Amino acid sequence: MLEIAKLRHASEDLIERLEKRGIQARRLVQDALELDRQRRGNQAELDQIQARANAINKEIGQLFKRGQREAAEAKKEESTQLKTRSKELQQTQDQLAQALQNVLLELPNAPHPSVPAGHSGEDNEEIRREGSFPDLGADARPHWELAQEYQLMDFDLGVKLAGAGFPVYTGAGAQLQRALVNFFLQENTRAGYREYQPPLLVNADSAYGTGQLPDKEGQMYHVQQDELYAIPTSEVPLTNIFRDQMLAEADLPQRLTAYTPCFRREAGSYGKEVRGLNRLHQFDKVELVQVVKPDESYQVLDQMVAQVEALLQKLELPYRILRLCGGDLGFTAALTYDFEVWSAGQQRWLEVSSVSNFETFQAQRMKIRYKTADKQKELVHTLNGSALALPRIVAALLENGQSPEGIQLPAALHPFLPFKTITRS
RNA sequence: GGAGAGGUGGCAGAGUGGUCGAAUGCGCCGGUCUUGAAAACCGAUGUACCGAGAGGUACCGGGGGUUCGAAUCCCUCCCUCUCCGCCA
Repeated sequence: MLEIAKLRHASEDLIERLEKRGIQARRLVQDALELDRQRRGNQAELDQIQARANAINKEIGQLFKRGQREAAEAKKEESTQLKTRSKELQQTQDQLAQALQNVLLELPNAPHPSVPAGHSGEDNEEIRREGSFPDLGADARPHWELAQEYQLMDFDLGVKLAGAGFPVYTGAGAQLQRALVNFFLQENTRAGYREYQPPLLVNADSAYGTGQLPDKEGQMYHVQQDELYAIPTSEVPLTNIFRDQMLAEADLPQRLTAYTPCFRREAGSYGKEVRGLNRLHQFDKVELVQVVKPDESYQVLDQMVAQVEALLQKLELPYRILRLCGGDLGFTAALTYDFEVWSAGQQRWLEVSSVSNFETFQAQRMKIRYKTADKQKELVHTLNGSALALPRIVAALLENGQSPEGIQLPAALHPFLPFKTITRS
């Protein structure tokens, strides 16, 4: 959520940045400013009425104390009238505040100046591309065929137990998953991130805090009986750890990493795009979250990009980094880099990580602030990124590593596995 | 799931319906003293909004009610703790 105080001052600049998303930013911002103006006017009137009422009530109290009953009774009339008026004003105030809140909730984060304008993935800017495509010839196979041949996962069994999108990993497939989780966590903790194991179900406040609610309600599994939501990413519990907190400057930066399963309903998805591991209802992910001082956040974003990049290099996967255009940028992000790996069996790029700076957008919703050296209270900046999401990494490892002798795994994973190559048992 | 207790400022903990935004202690901040520190003493110290400022308003878990007036009385919801039951 953007701050109304910032809208008042820097509205032209903000409107320009917001328009990169292709939305009617000018109208929304003007609506917000108009509602804010009304709200403040109404508040001033309400405050005056209440000040008057408070004074009268105090007088009545004094009069009763001195035993001047009639004089006190006489004052009650005006107090009652003031109360009626203040109730009306209060109602108006609530309506105005709610209306303003609704407009503010509709406003996405203002894109960073470097974000290219654009409507779709076509307009994303490729920052760089590293690694070489494996030359597997025409008979390279997709991971779902390899998974079956090597008995690494069972999609039909998942359907039996839960439904489509809930694969069962078996044997070397399960071991590979566990190895990847350990590898990622080891790399991340070595880089200075503290490991967490957060709840996998969160309350509505947490879902609002990171922006899953109210607009993306349908994306989450909702346990209605207990009013809890299954996390779509550990970003939700990890960032909400700091909700309603006043941090000391010395507490920053906060660097967290966590492995969790992630749950997404993905309603309406179907077809080749979701074949195999490409899109699941439940998947594993290791996440990075940072809470930092505002003037450091873009430097930190670069560090996080470098961290994710290092993981992909150690896994020896060809990848590219994209800067998302305004149209592709998530609602809450100011700048996002997507990482995609080349999957040789499917001959396509697969998104495996998304690293974003949210600036104060989440902090404003969650009231995460810190005290500066000169004792000012400032909103922090929050960032997060996947490091990494497992399924598509597994897909790429299987497809790119396939050979007549089995599936060759990168050296970085060898310490975490009892084998270096996946073979037909 | 059953029974009970409780939610007040950074923490602990008072609070008779009016002078309570709230005692007291601790902590934090500033100062005196000291070579330095501790101790002691003095002073300041909640949050948000409006206002150029003086100042004003709201907030004692959330919501509603009674009253001229509610931290205090009533209703309701939420949460935490203790005991019992069940259980990895």
